[in-house]
Amino acid sequence: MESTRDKIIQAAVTLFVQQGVASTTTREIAALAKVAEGSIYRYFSSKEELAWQIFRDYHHQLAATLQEIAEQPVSIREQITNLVVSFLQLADDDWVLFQYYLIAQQKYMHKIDANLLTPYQVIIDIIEQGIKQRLIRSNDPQILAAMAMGAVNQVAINKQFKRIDGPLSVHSKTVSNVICRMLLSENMD
Amino acid sequence: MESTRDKIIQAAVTLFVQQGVASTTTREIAALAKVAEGSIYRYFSSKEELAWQIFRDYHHQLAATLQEIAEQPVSIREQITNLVVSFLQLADDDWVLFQYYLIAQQKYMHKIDANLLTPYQVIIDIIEQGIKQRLIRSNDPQILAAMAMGAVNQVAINKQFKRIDGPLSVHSKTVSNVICRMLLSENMD
Amino acid sequence: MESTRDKIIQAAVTLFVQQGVASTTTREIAALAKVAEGSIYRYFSSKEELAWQIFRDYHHQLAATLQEIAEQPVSIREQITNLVVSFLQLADDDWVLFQYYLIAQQKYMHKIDANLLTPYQVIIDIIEQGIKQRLIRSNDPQILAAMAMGAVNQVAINKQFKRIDGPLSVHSKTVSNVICRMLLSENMD
Amino acid sequence: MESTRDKIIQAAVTLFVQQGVASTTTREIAALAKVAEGSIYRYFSSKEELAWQIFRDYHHQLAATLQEIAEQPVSIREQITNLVVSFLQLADDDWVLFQYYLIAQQKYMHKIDANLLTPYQVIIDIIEQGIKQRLIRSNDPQILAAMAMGAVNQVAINKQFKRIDGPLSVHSKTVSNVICRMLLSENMD
DNA sequence: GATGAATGAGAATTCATTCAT
DNA sequence: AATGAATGAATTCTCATTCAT
Repeated sequence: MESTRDKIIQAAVTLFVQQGVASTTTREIAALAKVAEGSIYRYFSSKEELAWQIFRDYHHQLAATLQEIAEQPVSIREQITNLVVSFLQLADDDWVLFQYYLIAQQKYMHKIDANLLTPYQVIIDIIEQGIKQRLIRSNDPQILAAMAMGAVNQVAINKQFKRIDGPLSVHSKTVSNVICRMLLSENMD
Repeated sequence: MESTRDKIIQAAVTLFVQQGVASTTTREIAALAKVAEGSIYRYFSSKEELAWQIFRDYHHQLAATLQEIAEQPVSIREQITNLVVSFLQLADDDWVLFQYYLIAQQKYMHKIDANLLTPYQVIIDIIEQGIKQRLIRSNDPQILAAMAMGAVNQVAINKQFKRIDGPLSVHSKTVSNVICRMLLSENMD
Repeated sequence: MESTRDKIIQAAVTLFVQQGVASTTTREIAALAKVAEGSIYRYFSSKEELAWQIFRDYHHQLAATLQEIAEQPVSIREQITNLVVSFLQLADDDWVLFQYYLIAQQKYMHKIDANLLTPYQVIIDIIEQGIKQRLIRSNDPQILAAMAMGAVNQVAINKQFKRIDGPLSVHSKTVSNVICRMLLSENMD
Repeated sequence: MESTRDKIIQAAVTLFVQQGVASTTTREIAALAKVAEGSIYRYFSSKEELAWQIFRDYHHQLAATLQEIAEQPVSIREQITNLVVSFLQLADDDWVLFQYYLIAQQKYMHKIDANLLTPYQVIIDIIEQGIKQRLIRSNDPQILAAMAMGAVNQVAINKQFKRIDGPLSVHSKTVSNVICRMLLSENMD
């Protein structure tokens, strides 16, 4: 049996993805979660706090998972491949939550402590390493990281737009190959 | 002297980008535009309609511009380069409006008549042409298009996130090179 | 060619009857009258004043007509008959304006100078005369007048309700007979 | 202790009678009812719906009461007398609500299901019965019903106009006598 | 005289939040 | 812990009125 808190989070994230945070009412959340409106306030001090906590918690989980993968002592190509595979797998694992993460980034990313790990920072690190080791062409790492991250993100976004369907992980191979081609100097595909 | 309608649009877009449509009040729009709140309703039947019309009009303008560029009878590499250059230039030309376009897509793209031209369709067409002519590796065109589009978009998004500053067009060369490397079979860079 | 003022009155009264004064907008009046919204204010200081003037003018016209009829030196039965006939004829003559009069009475009647003539006063006078001359049974003249007036008014109201159709004056004979029976001691029908 | 819903209805009716529905604000209703403005919307979806429900509920109550009286197996004269007495009594019982009913009829009567019972239908039925039994002179029943109903209504309206004061039921005898004289062939008074 | 864009006060309605039960 | 009625500030939108042209 799901806890009241979990029912609220589940309902909230579903509605936030469909309508945005601002347009989702606490009444709707309570109705979908099948709890009383007042119960939301036993677990979260405000709707805004609820939206933020869901983002923050998922962000930390995501960042930790990706960091762990990035730390494996493997070739840069394998690092990139592993990251792409994991990222798409995480999207598939909780598609609603992942969508919320994509949408909520713009609003909440700046509240994430800059000293903490972010998926973006993981990528930057790899790229800077790669450039130092001359495995990645010498380009602005910010631009390369943006493009790599954007290329993967947009695959997920296009699933939102229903231009792609089914699980994202079936495209892992294609996506990681393209990312490698984008970044790595030598093409071995 | 700017028309009342234009002042409203200008103010609205600015605030929509900063706060989102739902969290922007008509009072704020009117204040920034220096018009009466009621004047908004002489030109737009609702705040929602205002948000939609701004999106729709810019979308059509964008799609038309990109289509025109895509129709030039040049090599695929030049086509891609021209599109990237123009896209980043359009972002620089009206950065606020462009940001709004990025944000509002998720909400409004599905209201755009699917038979009409979209930037995304322009890219799909080029990629499908490229695959047929064996200039682009045979991969799912939907995935390639998503990745190419996402890679460029994210450069703009990272400017929003202040991870990049200055005009985007200074990065045209880098970005178009990376996109070509993503898509084209033979690398001539 | 109708004057602007008349076009406004005509449009206003039509809408007032359909929707009530409060729910009719100056924009609607202007649109129906095919004049500019601002033009209303050249002739009337406010919407409220417009509504009041239409009522007041028609009231005076009505009162004067009925008073004239009541002054004819004829039998009381003829007086009553003549009043009923004229009243229903006036309703037919300008049905829209007459409906407005029925509706607006509750709101504006108290603003009519009590010293001036009202249709109601005309009836009271006749009834009091009739009682003095023992032609009308000795009952509270206020009650009798109310009932007589209400009986005639309601015929008009039931036309509004579409329970009766066609011109009201075709029912003059029936109505005046019933009124006479209500009021007069001796029945000669 | 009165329920919130009842306080709202009570306040609303009072103000609707004084000012009309359109000119009464939700703020005024809330203030008079001593509840928050928002509470109105827990019980009624809009001000309009509130106005309509009050009318509809009282209408059904009125119709049911009068129907019950009309069904008593007594002489037509007694039927009429009983109806008049009850009607005036109902007006006295809740004078504010009754006034609202008189005023709101024009707006809402057409929304009442025509198949359901109305006070007017009760009267029509009696008159048609009376004509068949030759107790009522053969005249258009619609006209007779209108006149009878109007004669009684107007007594109430004249109380509104302050031309009559005190409870209406003190005039029951006079009014029912006059109504009988209007309708019945043989006069036995 | 006529126009209609602009105004801004005020209306209806919504909704996050509180709190007595 | 859970409920849901009540709150009232804030929001969107309306509309009578003004005024420059």
